[in-house]
Amino acid sequence: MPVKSERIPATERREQILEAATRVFGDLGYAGATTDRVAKAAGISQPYVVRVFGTKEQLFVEVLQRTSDRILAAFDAAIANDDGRSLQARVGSSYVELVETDRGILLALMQGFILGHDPVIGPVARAGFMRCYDRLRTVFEPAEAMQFMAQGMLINTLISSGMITEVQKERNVDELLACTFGDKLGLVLEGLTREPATRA
Amino acid sequence: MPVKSERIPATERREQILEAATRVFGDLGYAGATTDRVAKAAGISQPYVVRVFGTKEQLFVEVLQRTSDRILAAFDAAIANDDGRSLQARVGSSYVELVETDRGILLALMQGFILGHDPVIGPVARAGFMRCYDRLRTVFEPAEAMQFMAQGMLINTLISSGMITEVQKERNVDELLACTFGDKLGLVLEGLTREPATRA
DNA sequence: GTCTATACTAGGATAGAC
DNA sequence: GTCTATCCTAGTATAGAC
Repeated sequence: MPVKSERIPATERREQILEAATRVFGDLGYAGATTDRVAKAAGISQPYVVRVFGTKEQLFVEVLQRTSDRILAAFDAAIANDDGRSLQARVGSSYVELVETDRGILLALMQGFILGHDPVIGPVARAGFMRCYDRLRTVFEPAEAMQFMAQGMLINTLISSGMITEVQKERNVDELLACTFGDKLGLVLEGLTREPATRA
Repeated sequence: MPVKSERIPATERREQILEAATRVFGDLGYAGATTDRVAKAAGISQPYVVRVFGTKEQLFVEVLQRTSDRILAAFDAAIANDDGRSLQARVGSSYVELVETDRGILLALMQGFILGHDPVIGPVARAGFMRCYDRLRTVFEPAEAMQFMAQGMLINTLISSGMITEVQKERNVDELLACTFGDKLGLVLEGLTREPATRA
């Protein structure tokens, strides 16, 4: 693999790096992630990552923005696509499916929230969060939208803490999972058990 | 302040350090926090922190354990102390009051969850989470307990992301806060607006 | 557009004095 | 029980070649 990477256009390369970075930041957190790990995940050299985004901080900011764009897009699609099911069910599923497809997306956003005190990252994270809430509010009542966000935060926590993947089948874990994910549990379990993700 | 610290018994010093560390880890995250910052917050030298706990990792593990002990204690008190209110109301309030008193407690635990992949920290964080859930399950039905945890995670996110303190009074922020905290909002706002916490 | 080499800094941990 | 001095590694960022 230390073969010289293919020469590809800047825009495409940016996207590649952002994708890799989303996973790495999601797993390791902002401070815990290194530009070198991102580089490895993207299959390029560490200095090149820095070259493209200027700083690690800027890279994270762009990851965060891309992240909320993705979530909004999923919500929009779910709202627009009126199959038989209730709006609640559609939007709920869209979130769980997003988790299943690309958990880095959600974990990275989560990492952003928890860094709220940071003068640069904080505002970006809050903006992302509120964009999601605002979108939900176009179709739900305040209480519903709040419940929805709460459930989402629980889901993120269950996933990031490894409550799902690290099968330490103790006490009530299964019950809590079943209760949280409902009929989508099978999907989530299947999706999350495979990818080994960025290893510490 | 760089005066030689008073000579105090080990047990007491440990507790002092744990308290300081809880705040620092809560604000900066595991990787972002430094033993030097913890030392400063505790008013002692950096090497001494390491001396007492062996490693930064071990310090964090102990912070995590102390953290869930505290939450459980608050729950237990709320459950036992039957004033007129419903169990829901009592336990709910106990959580919000805990946030108000010492938000580091909750933020540190949150930081632990998000590090779930770590072979050492992960298991400790999950155990803490499940201890809380199990306790709630002694008095609530699965669905109620789950809702409760979800709400708790949302609260943690709102606080850690600075949605409350960083008054960027945009759009629906106030609405979401009102909806999440209900009649406890005043309490939370008052409590969280003062302490400047660990500054980046 | 991408790499290798490297400068520089921060931070965890150790040694050893008091 | 607590400090100062210091070692050493890891990690961001820069310089400059290809």
